[in-house]
Amino acid sequence: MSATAVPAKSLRMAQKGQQTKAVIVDAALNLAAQIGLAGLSIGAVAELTRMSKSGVFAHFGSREELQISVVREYHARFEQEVFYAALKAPRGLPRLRAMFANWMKRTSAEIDSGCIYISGASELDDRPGPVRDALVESVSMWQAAVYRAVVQAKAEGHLRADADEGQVAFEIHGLILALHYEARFLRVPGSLARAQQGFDNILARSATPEAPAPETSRGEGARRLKPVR
Amino acid sequence: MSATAVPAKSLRMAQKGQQTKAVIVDAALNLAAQIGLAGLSIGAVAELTRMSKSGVFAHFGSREELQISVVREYHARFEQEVFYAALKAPRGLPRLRAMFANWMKRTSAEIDSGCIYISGASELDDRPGPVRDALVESVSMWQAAVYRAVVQAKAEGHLRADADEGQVAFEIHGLILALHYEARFLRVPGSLARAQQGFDNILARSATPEAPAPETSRGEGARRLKPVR
DNA sequence: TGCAAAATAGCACGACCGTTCGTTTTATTT
DNA sequence: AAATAAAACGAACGGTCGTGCTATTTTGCA
Repeated sequence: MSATAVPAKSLRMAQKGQQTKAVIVDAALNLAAQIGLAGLSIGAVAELTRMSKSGVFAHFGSREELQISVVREYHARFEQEVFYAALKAPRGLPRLRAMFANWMKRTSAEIDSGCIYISGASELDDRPGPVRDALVESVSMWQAAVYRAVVQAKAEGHLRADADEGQVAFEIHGLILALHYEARFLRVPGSLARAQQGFDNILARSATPEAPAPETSRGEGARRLKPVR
Repeated sequence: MSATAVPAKSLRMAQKGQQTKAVIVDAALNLAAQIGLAGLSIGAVAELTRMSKSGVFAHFGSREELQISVVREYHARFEQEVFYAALKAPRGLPRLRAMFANWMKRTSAEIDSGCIYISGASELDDRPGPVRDALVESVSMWQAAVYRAVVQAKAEGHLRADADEGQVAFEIHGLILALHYEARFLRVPGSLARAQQGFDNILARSATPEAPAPETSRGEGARRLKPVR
């Protein structure tokens, strides 16, 4: 190889490549959301993007790297749609509510694509490697964010002083998982309402009387907090 | 070996074929629990049982049929270990507690094999077919059993009259899913206690004062019901 | 416009997949 | 012991997989 010669002038290099790479990752993400991370094949992605297998392959160097790219892309979108979007709500309980609502919306059945955090977990729980590591890292970051939101809600006085932040986060996670399972796999209607009610049930035991009421879109003031046992 | 001594001559059916078929299904189940139902390959099962691929294949006629056999076998074991074992507890809250405890134990990380009901769900949620149908049927039967147990607990006066059985069942399912996710994938310690606490939290809001206290193995009488918020 | 480098295609490889088929070994019955 | 049925094997086929290699095209810049 002659002098690698890159340095030179152009910082500018390689737009076209990055661009089609993004297209590939997008297609791969859609596919992985449907058939799972483990089942992601370069050939299928190539067909989807109307490229040759080797053309797709060249961008990543390995199937594993493609999978990792998909995980990262999913992470970025999830962060945007669920986390950052919730930061607009005031810290404390309102923000926690917003995070849960966004999370539900993303997880819900109406979105055609499945959740890679969930499907990937059961595919990779016994398969160590870089893909699993990337997924664990992303999921852990999100879980930490939820945990922090609960801590903040407590610090703001919206949750009782004896509230167990880890327990609340755990149960919230369970609600999302049940929603995903029942809505997406079993196709049970009403799962979204079940998850929302579960969230309200957690608050019914952990929120303080001073906690701000949920926002009502059709604003006839604060909706009554009536727990369904 | 000699004189396999099966009772008398007849009772016709079921020679050694059925027996090795059971061995195959057992191996296939172990494998599927680790790598997933979708990834189950006849070749791998053959290697595990030290048989030829075609020998394994002949017992099922198709890969799909092997997968279905695995689902059925898992169903049978689950029913035995979780459901029937809980029937020994008196109906009502004690039985519901037993079901949850058995379910947790089976789901828990200490068992090397993963849960096919959970991993299969995310693998098959977008893939219609007989395997999915078999899995949906098994899971639905179990969910119905949980639901009935909740209904009975209410009928026995152990749960409040305004308890929503479907909601309770939904939240219980969520706890198990969260346990599986965090213990098996994230390897977070203490998940089992989180799930148990979640169950107690549900009871703290839905159980009646007359409800029987949980059995304590180290019997210093009824353990205090102190909810962790 | 020309030209190097980046991007993509084409092809071949070995491995594994589910499945078929003919043969051979093992069980069971007469 | 011979006859017969059941079970297991081994090789092969067509297919897809990931991955190297080598051309060819496309792109960005002088």
